[in-house]
Amino acid sequence: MDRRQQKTRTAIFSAFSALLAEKSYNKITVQEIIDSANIGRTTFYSHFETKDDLLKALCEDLFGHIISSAIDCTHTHGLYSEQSAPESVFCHLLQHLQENDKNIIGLLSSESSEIFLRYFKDSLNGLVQSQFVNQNRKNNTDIPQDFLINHVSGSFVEMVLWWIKGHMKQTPAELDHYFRAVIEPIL
Amino acid sequence: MDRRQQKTRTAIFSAFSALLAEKSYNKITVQEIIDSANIGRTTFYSHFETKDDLLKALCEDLFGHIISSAIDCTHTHGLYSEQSAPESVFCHLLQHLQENDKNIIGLLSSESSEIFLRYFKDSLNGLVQSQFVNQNRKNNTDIPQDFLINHVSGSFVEMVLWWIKGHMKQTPAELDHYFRAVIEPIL
DNA sequence: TTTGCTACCGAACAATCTGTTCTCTTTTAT
DNA sequence: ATAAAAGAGAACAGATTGTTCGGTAGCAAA
Repeated sequence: MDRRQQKTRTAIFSAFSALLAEKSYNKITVQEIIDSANIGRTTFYSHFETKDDLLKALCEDLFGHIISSAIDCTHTHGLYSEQSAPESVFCHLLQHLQENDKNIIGLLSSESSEIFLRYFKDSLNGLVQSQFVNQNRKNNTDIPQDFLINHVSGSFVEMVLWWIKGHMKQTPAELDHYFRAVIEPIL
Repeated sequence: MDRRQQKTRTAIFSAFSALLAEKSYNKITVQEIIDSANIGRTTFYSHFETKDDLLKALCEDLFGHIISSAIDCTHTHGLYSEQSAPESVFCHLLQHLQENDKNIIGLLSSESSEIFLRYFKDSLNGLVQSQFVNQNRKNNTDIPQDFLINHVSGSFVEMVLWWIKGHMKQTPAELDHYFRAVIEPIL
């Protein structure tokens, strides 16, 4: 691909991320992104049809990496099915977040964090679901699997939000411990 | 208070709700709300400073009722502390939602549902926290209470989202059963 | 190196939305 | 009945959006 395209795309993503860190998504204008990225107006619209389109592309870029990295992780270790595994997908995810690749923490702690968390949860849901199949569950046979999957990914995402809003004072390992404490009893 | 004010305020809320049911919050313009509510431009701006302001007022109106009704409920029954209580605050909340007062279901299943869910969770957090004090917990003394509170209200809200997205096929009592199954083991 | 293709720039545009100000009319409460 | 309050409606400047156009510059392949 043309280097110019990559350069422009990166500039747009960076500018957009930086703007999201300081103000709400709704209040960011395309004009601001253009100015901040230092590109021409037409250039922006040749890359993205709309601001929503840009958001979607950014999310796919962000969570694509994280989730695919987590999927690799599930190949070696299971979800939490292999009980008391020292490493888990969730711990892996938390560490990945902590590394703050592409300033994902900045986005998740921004005013518009819900948007990203929703994307995150949707991605996570697929991951959890794929791991849930053929799993030897405990005695919760009267609880729909569908519900449990949603509960696990939902709880995880809410925990991440809580973590970030509290300025990430806990280590990934500590969080993983907390999460096990509330999730393992029901799996 | 002047009847005209009430009438106008209601008209705005209704129009806004109806618009939210069909399109995303971001894409709704003040002009549309004005046209839909069939009021004058100045009238809108004499009631609300901005669209965000309107949203906030709507949420306070919505969740104010629900939460205060739930607080009454906690006076007679506890949260889940009194184990195997036939009625619980959560069940009460679910029933209240199901009644679809003020079309709250329409809003929670709209494209912008996250916004409302976030408001809902924040309200709920206070409620759960007030109930958590002086509660005899089980063996989770190494898990921060802060985390547990967030886990409970977060899980509840995620469950509601799951419920609504699945077209509310379960009864409040069933959902309450599911929720107990994933929450009671850790309290 | 040359050539053709592609991306980018910048100006200008019509259309829309916003928030405010003004005057005038209608309704309410007392 | 009257004064106060609320609404209607027009008009406004300013900003944002998405598009079009002609011109410039960089890239890659021959």
